Formats: sequence, structure tokens, C-alpha cells
Amino acid sequence: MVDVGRRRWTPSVVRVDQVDHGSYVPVYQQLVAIMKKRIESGEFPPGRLIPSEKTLQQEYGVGRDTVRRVVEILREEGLIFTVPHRGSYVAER
Amino acid sequence: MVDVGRRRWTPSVVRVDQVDHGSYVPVYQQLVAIMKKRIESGEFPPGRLIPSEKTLQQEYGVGRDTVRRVVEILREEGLIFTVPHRGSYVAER
DNA sequence: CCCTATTTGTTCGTATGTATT
DNA sequence: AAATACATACGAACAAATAGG
Repeated sequence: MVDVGRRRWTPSVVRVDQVDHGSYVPVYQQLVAIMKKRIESGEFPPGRLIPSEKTLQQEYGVGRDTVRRVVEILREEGLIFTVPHRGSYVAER
Repeated sequence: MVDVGRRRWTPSVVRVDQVDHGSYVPVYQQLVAIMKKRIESGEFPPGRLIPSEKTLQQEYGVGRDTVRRVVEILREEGLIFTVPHRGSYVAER
């Protein structure tokens, strides 16, 4: 449970396994957090392909712009590496 | 473009045109002037693609809003023409 | 060799939010 | 109020590389 901020009503705390379009926190930042969790949880071990951009778009109901930004950030932080036209793999350790 | 001298092997010129965010002149107007100069100098001859919006954003450290306005002005003045999903080309003169 | 599907790369189109001057 | 400017976010179109049959 993480406080992602909200606009009008309560919880003030929500699950972060889905994106909240009404949050003050940008969608791409929420998705970065989600993907980090999925990677660190071991769901995607080192060497494993993460879902394609298209899959991620559908899974989270976000645009490609957003997904590509998320992937770019994960890559910059060294969590994954991308092979053009093949996909993005989880980096070692 | 300014002669910075002190170099045997040419370019002999270096781009010093950068946007001044502290100026009273709006950033978009500064960038319009810069791009006009780049086009008229022959850096981008007729038929040549000018840098993409994203590239321009990065090169000059400005927002997309600003870049799009610049491109729109150059287009209205007939210096370039834009092909959707391809880019903007320098017009024949 | 060819055809097709998948996937990332790149670009412009459009709209909204936020802040500052 | 209006202009300026950056950030976020969704679409759409097409290219190019890859893999498989």
C-alpha cells in the first residue's frame, strides 16, 4: 500500500498494482513503480523478457507514449536492457 | 554562427545560438529566428528534413509547446512544409 | 525466397493540466 | 484576462528489423 495522492475523495491509500488516472502522481511514475515491483518480486527474473509495449498498454490501459517512457526509465536505471525489435530483458542482478 | 578562430582544421564556426530563458523576447520567437538562420545559412537546404520536434526540444531545452509553435510559424511563412508522421522539410525557394 | 506477425523506433496530431508573467 | 511555456498523455501512421513457417 502506497500513498499515491488523490484528487477529491478519500482512500489516500491505494493498491499500486493498477494505474490511477485520477492521481496527482503521473501515470508513468505509477507504472514505473509497478514494474519495479514486478521485477524485484521475481516475477521477471534476470534474462527474462518483460511484456511488450503493446501488452503493457493493454494490461494497464495506458498509451504507448506512457509505456515507452516507463521502459526508458527502467533502462536508464539499469533494471532492463532493450534489444531492438525483440523486446526488453531484465538485467542481471 | 560565430567565428571562434584558433583551429587549423575548420569548422571555423560553431553554433552559439541558444535560447535565453531570461530574455524579454519570448523563447518561441528566439527559436524562430534561430531556425530561420539555420535554414537561410544553407545548413538545411531545400528538400531537407529539419530536426524533429523531439530533437529540437532536446537541442534547445524547451517544451514541445514551444517547438510546435516555432514549426507552425515557419510553415505559415512558407519556409517549410510538414508531412504528417514524417517531419518538416525545407521548402523550395 | 517470400509472406506474415510481432516488436521496437520515430514522427506528427491533439488535448489537458499547471504555473508564471 | 491573456500570453507564454513546460509536463503529461492518448492517437495514428509508417518504418525497419526479427523470427517463423
